[in-house]
Amino acid sequence: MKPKKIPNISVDCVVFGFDTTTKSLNVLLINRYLESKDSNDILVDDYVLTGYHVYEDETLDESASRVLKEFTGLTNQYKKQFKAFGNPDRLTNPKDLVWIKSEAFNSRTITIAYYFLINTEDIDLENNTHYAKWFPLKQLPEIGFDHKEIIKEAHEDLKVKCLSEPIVFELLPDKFTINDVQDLYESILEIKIDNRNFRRKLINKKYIVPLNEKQVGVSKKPAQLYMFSKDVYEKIYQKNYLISI
Amino acid sequence: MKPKKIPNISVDCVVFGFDTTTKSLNVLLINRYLESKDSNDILVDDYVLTGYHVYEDETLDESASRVLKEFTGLTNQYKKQFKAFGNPDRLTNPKDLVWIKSEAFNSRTITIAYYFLINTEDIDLENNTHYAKWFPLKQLPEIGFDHKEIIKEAHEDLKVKCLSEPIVFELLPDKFTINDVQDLYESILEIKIDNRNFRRKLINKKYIVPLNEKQVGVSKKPAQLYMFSKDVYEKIYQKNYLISI
DNA sequence: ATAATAAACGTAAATATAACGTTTATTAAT
DNA sequence: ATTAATAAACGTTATATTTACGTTTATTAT
Repeated sequence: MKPKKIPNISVDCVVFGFDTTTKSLNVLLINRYLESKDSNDILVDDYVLTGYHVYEDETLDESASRVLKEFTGLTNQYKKQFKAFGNPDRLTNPKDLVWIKSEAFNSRTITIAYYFLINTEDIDLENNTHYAKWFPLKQLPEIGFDHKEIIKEAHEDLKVKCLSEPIVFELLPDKFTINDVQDLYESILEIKIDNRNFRRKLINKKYIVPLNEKQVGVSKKPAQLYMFSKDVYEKIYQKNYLISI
Repeated sequence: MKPKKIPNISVDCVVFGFDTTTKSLNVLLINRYLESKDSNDILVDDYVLTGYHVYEDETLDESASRVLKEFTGLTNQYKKQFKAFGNPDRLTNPKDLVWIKSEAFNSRTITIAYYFLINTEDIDLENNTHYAKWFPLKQLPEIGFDHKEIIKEAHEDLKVKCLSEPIVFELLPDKFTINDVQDLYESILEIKIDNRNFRRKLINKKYIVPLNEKQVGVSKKPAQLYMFSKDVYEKIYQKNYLISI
């Protein structure tokens, strides 16, 4: 038996990924496409976040995880519920109304927005039935609903959050270079960081563990590879507030 | 005409106040009381957050502000939407079911939780029709629904937020002493702070403005009064991230 | 006057940050 | 083989911030 949807409550997922080659912070979006019945008109052709209705018998967190799994196949990824969006006018522009009519859902929908941090290497978008694609946060396509606003607020929350917890490593492969981490911080925070100071600061963290391995196949001096130790981090930071009033 | 409720969506407000005399961080709660029809049994007698259904034609923010006004008379207070709560089992304990039946609302309700920071002196609970009362966060009474969890998460969010923005002044009178601010930080963060270091740090902030006034009616050396200048703060901190990766 | 008390001021070491310069290991071109 | 180019990695110093304390001052109650 199919689970029953709550008609006016959904979750939307801002799935962040990082491309270490292009140094680009990306968002996973799906194509929203609708033709008129006679196929002469494209009524809607834009991109939206992954999302779906919440089912009667699942928690909001479960709902978000279900959506992520449906669109990427991934489970147990870092997720954060960051805001609920539910203004009366959030789905009332003409394209959205056409779409809503085609999908038969209530126009006053509250959506609980989550963001996920995933390692881009973990997913394969080639065999993807949802036309999901990565887009650089800096060059988004035309976005439907109020999802541009949702992406923006997810980004703002991530900016703050990544300064107080080492969550950036969720966006990197298991083995990474110091410069990968710097590139990632620069992409998220939209700032330039001094490489020499950043490097020293990061290497001094107990939870940044050097491996007996260097980059291979690069055409310059190969960089040292490191891993993030969640174990060490959690041992150090049990209930340790870092206060700077 | 009465506005129409969305049946399964509500807002709940964690209203924080600070008592400078007892140095206690307080939460505003209302009594939930229900007798059996023959009045021989008290079915429910506990405390819950201020909250209500969201109306069809208002934003979530407006809904929260409306609830605050209804219960306290206050408008334009600092508010933050911090989390949505909507587990399927959140309103399924016996007392909650009795209450829900009496109020005829859906048991699978999603609530968008806000917290408000208010200056306790601004409200008068004597002429209050809702039996609203202040309770120290450290000595809460029996709490209904899942509101204990909501209060706990509001407090956690406040702990983090008050370290990055000068929101504590929303909880204080316009004129306050340095020690008031310290007491407040200590209450929120549940830590002890060195008075000499705290004092110097705070006084050095440009937005902490000394007044030509001292405490009156105290039985010790009267303390210097200060005010918080939002103007000065905003001029200094336009888009200035304080980065500490 | 004096004791008691909270407010207010002071100092010095340790740590962290910011702003730079220099050396090293590698590949690609000569 | 030598050399140029390049990114990785290491180093130095001045300044600012944090931490951990000790001391003085203004007031009220006795």
